[in-house]
Amino acid sequence: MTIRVPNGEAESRKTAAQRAGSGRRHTGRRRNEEARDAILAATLDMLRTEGLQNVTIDAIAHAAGVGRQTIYRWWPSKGAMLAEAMGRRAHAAVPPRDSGSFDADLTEFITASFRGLEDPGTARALRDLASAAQHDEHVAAALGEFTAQRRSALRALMERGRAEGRLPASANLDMLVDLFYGFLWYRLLMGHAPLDASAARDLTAHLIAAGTAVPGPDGQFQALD
Amino acid sequence: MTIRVPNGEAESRKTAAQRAGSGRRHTGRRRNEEARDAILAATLDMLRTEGLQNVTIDAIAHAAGVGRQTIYRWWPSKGAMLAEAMGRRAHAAVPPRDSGSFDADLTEFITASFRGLEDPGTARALRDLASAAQHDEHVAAALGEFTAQRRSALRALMERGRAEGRLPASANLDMLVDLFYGFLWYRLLMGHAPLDASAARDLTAHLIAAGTAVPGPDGQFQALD
DNA sequence: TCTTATCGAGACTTCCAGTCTCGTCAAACG
DNA sequence: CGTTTGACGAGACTGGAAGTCTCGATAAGA
Repeated sequence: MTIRVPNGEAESRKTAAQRAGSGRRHTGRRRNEEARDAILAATLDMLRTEGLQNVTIDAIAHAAGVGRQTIYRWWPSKGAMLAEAMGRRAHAAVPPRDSGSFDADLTEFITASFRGLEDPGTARALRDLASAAQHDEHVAAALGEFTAQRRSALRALMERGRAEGRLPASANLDMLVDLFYGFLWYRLLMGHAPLDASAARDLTAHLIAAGTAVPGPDGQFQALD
Repeated sequence: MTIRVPNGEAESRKTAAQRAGSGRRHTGRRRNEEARDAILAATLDMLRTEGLQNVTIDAIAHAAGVGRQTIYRWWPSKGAMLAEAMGRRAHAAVPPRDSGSFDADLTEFITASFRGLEDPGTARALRDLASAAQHDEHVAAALGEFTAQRRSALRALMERGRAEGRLPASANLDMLVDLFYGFLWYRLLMGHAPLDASAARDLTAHLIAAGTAVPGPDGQFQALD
């Protein structure tokens, strides 16, 4: 947020570097990609074991064996760095398997989603990131992409189920997807009820039943007769 | 977190006050309840207009015309004060009306819940509090009580619906309640889809349909045949 | 009147994000 | 090979916010 006017020395150095655009492209020591990886790895590790409260820039730099300034050479803020760490983790998520059986794949998707949250470190990391997303635009963007991916994966699975006739043709898949992830995040964030295998089974049954809601003649869903 | 050993002077004053338990009960100037109210009111007001990021203890004290120390005379921390402010606000929520018609009351409950979130200030305050609850035990407790109240109100409404035969006797009301509030909070926190009148109508229809999920012979819900 | 506790005000401490500087080191260029 | 350039780790520094401490003033009981 702070506007800073660079001093004369830095200014002249910068313009010299910019002017070199057509000449030599890059001189001097190169940025160390390994340091970047170490920073992200340390961040992910601490996020699971310490909780965001204790994951300070100083602690990350120390754990990664890196100077604080190096972190700010790669990312403009702590939030941006957290966002990239989360994005890297999200890539590790396996897409739902297409076994040919919608029933088996849906059950697998839901139970796997719940099982992943049984690890307290994972659960805490997700809660912390959702919390941070409420006041950091970078984290919000990353979390938005992360959750959109998940919704899209579940939606694709449900589209198959609809094609197979396991869900009615009129089923509102976006609604079902939000019902699923809403339930999951609500229990994760509020912690008033478990996200265990029993809840996964019950939720699956309720989602299938919810899929039978039918839209009225105006295309809108009719709540009540 | 810091453990502090009180100095001799403060210690002797404190023991003198404690010793007075049987003797004179209270001397000296009384704590000003109006200051307390002003603090809570200023907090609630700023929470809706500024966002938690800008709601600093200093800003609250200034807005309430109060010294910072006065805030810490009433609450041990900012989180505890936020929790009480939220609790006061929660009390203002009207319980669902019993019009005799389950259909009308459920529709009213759901549309009113969504309508309340159309005010950006309210939505931001709730998002901020959910965020703060993830790393502050006082806020977490208050939010837990707040959400439990809401779940309990909706559950009572649904119990009436079950008694009236509008929901099957086997309906798992806790699941339906979590599906509703999960959907609401998920869209509130992620912001990927609106919480408008159309969503309210669709959600109502899907909840009623989800209520038809039936448990298997073992009492557990069977996801799939 | 005298004692006691709260009041607003503000200096102060601690913690953390982010910036700046410094001496060092690696890569490119001449 | 030597010079230039820019990234490196380290650490001092700034700024903002939570929370503490102190002070003179004030209100209420004794």
